[in-house]
Amino acid sequence: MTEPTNETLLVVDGHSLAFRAFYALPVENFSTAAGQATNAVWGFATMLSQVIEAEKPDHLGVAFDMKGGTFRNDMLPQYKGTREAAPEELLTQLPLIQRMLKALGVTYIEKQGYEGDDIIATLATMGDDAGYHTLVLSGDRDAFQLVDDNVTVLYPGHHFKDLKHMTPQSIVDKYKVTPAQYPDLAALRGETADNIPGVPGVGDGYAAKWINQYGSLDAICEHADEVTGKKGEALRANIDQVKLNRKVNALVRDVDLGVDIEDLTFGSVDVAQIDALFKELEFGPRTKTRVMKIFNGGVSPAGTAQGAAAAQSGGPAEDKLDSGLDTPKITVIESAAQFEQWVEAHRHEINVPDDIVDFPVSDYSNEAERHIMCGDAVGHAWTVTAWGDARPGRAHVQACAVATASSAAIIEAPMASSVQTALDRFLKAEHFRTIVHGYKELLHLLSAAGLGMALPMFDTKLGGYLAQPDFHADNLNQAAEHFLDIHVVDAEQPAQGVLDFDDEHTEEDLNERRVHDLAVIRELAVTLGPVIDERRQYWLMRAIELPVSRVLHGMEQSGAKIDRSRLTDMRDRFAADARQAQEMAWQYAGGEINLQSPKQLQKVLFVDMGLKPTKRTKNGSYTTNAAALQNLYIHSVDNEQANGFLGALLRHRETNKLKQIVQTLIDATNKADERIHTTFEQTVAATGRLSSVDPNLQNIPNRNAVGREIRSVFVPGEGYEALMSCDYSQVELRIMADLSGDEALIEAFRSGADFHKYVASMVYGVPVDQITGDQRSHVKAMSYGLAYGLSTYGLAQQLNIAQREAEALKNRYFDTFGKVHDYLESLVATAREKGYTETIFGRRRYFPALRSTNRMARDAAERAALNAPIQGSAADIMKIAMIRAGQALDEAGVKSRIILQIHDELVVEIAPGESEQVTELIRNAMEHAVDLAVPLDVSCGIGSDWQLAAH
DNA sequence: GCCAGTACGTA
DNA sequence: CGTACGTACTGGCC
Repeated sequence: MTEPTNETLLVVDGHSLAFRAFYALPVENFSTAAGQATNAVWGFATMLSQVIEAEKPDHLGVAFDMKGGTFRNDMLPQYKGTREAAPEELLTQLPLIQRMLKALGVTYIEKQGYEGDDIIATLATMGDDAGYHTLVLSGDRDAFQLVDDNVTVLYPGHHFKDLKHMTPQSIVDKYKVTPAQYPDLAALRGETADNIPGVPGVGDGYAAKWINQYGSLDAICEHADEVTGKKGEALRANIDQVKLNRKVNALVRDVDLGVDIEDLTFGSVDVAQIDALFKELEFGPRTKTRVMKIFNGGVSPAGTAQGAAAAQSGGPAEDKLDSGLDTPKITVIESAAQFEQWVEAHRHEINVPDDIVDFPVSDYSNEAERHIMCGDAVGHAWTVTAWGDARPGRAHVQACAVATASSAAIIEAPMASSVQTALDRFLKAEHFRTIVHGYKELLHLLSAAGLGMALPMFDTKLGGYLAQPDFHADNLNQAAEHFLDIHVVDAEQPAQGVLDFDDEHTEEDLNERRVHDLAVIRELAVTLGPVIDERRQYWLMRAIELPVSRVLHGMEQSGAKIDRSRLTDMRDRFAADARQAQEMAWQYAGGEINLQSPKQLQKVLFVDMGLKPTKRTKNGSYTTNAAALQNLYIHSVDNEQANGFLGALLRHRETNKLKQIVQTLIDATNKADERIHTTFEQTVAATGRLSSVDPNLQNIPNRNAVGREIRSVFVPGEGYEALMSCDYSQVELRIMADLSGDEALIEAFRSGADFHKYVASMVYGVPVDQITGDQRSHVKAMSYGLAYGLSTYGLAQQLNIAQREAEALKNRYFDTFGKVHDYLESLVATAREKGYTETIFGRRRYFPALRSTNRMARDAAERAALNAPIQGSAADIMKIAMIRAGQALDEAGVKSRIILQIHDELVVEIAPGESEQVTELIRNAMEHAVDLAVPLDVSCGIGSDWQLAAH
């Protein structure tokens, strides 16, 4: 074994990849005019490109099987019978793939009498011996026997892109045997894909059990008589087959290939050959561009991405995780005493001033409190984090960690109860001296270990969001790349959870990645802390975002109870309606077109039926959206076929959408508790709003009766008697009244009259009791449009009036509420000047596009800049209300709990006998969240489901 | 298998 | 040609 080279060799199972590509892509969409299938070729190029981009290998070789049997067929005639039966359409593409590889400058290898697997085994062994880190891309599990500390098998999952990195540890975790024992296991189990029978009734589990009991397949065979039961009989009956299997699945590692690993370079494409081939295959320019980027010097043996990063940081070259950060030293905690000793030994590194630790949040209207700073303290705090699956309702934790800059205590789950107690005590005492990344996710993970944690001092996820609300990082690595400009060359982290390592790494790898995470969090805090301070935003984090995280954690953990039978009934009903509408539409259309395909609809409507299209989509085609269909429907009364079709289509659109919404809710309902646990995203919406995903419970239908019915499946759970819904009326308009100081608008709110009627009466100069329905709705639309930067065109469109009329309305409106007009103008002007907008509580959003020379982009930025402080202030207010409400419920010691937030509405699950008390608590929390020049109006309703709780 | 486009639900 | 979101589906890719 020579010195490690720090270089990566990628060995590809050509047949496996070609098969995968062929079956992943529909062949009928990938053929040349002459009828040559190209799906496998195109897919091969695409998938190989993906892997190269992700793994950035320095060397590359592709192995293929050769026609004509191998020594295996002589032993086992039916061997790989299934593979030989590959469709003609795939077989004809193999030479094309090889031609492509040659043109791309990639070496491929085949050898008479051997399989691709043997070539792979040989290359991996050569790579291993030469000190390379070798990656084997193969969908064939026989390759698992090659895995060792320097050989990793990339095994495609359901989606090709999420390749499992099979390491010795992950093989053991999955199969309970070592890579070297894997062929024994496979021999016992058999391999359906290769047409190899195993012992009937014996799968991975039994095979592993025997191997671990006897040590090896040979030993099992020797002791076959001792194996009891039906499985033992089966084993004895098939023992020759198993022995044969084992001979066949052993890969040959010393085939004479006549190549050196050093020669397996790539990076120079034969452009003329590629042009010729791609022309022949009718591949487009996009394919060529992408392939050229990857295969033409995109990755060269010298100066790879990680090499450059390591050189820059001066760190150890062989460390792929290295990003120039000093990682803390690892201490794996085994006992409570050890943890406590560790804490005491490192306490001197912690220095957080008392004014931060003891900072009270007494009153959200007290501006004097908002000057709190986190200063240098962020660099002298404990880092607390955890790894695992943080999805609400199904969270589980793999490990927790507490760290200083120099040292990390890692506590693996499950933890002993004494360790748990020690950690709990630590968190209770030190939470205000900690920094975290994603407090809400951390709470889910800690909860899974029976732990809790009061507010930390600083959250780098929230900090990044406050600093740049338009940037969204899916995980810690992305945040690090963005804010720290460090590049971590490693498998990407999943979005869900703080970090969810799957079973693909050794324990050492795992802990190295963990301390790297800890270093990243610390570095993020040190970078973001001063930014937050400079903008005076620490109060926002400390008094709003962090407490909201805690409330949201509770809401997600609780979830919303679902009446499943009502839901499935509804699904069946909508499905039947949609089906009926579809049948009818098909009859009018004269064919079974896909009603969910805009493209097919365009053809039927605008070509076959010759209807006059209205609007275009941004792509230039004619829109088939509901508004357009409605229009066509009205104007097609004299065309019975079109009218009938459009009517049916509109009905199908509506019912099918509802069916889909209901089905999504069914799928999202937790089996265990019959509840839906959504995730509220706190760092996604650029204005400061929350969003809801997986599923989105903030867009459950509410506008018409049929859709609103869906709300009735949200019911109180066991131990609760009702749901309450409380919402703010016209918050955004009230904020505009306050911030603009417009006396007329303020008076409109203070009067307590029907707001829109009152405003209409002022705008039109007629008494309130003479306002017509039209006047009221026009003024209402105008009022709401204000905060969106509505154009007169848009207003006219929405109200179905002439643009002149809309213009007149707007002028009258602004004549009446002059200061509102001035205020809205000032918002844009200030944003242009400062580069950002600000909410009441100092939440910022930057608008570089205000200086764009592109008019469209600039106009859009102006509208967004107009809206951001208004929508954002409303979001701030609701967040404060939620914190106050959560606190009030806690302090009252009631069982009722907040379960949903829909921007201006809270849904509360009410415990028996608490309805009056809780209504008042929530109403008070919402009404007095802030003190504005106008009152905040909250209306509440209670009912036995969400729909009935409406008011 | 992956991505962009279209459509549509909410505040 | 009104802001802010999340999700489902189709069809191009060739």
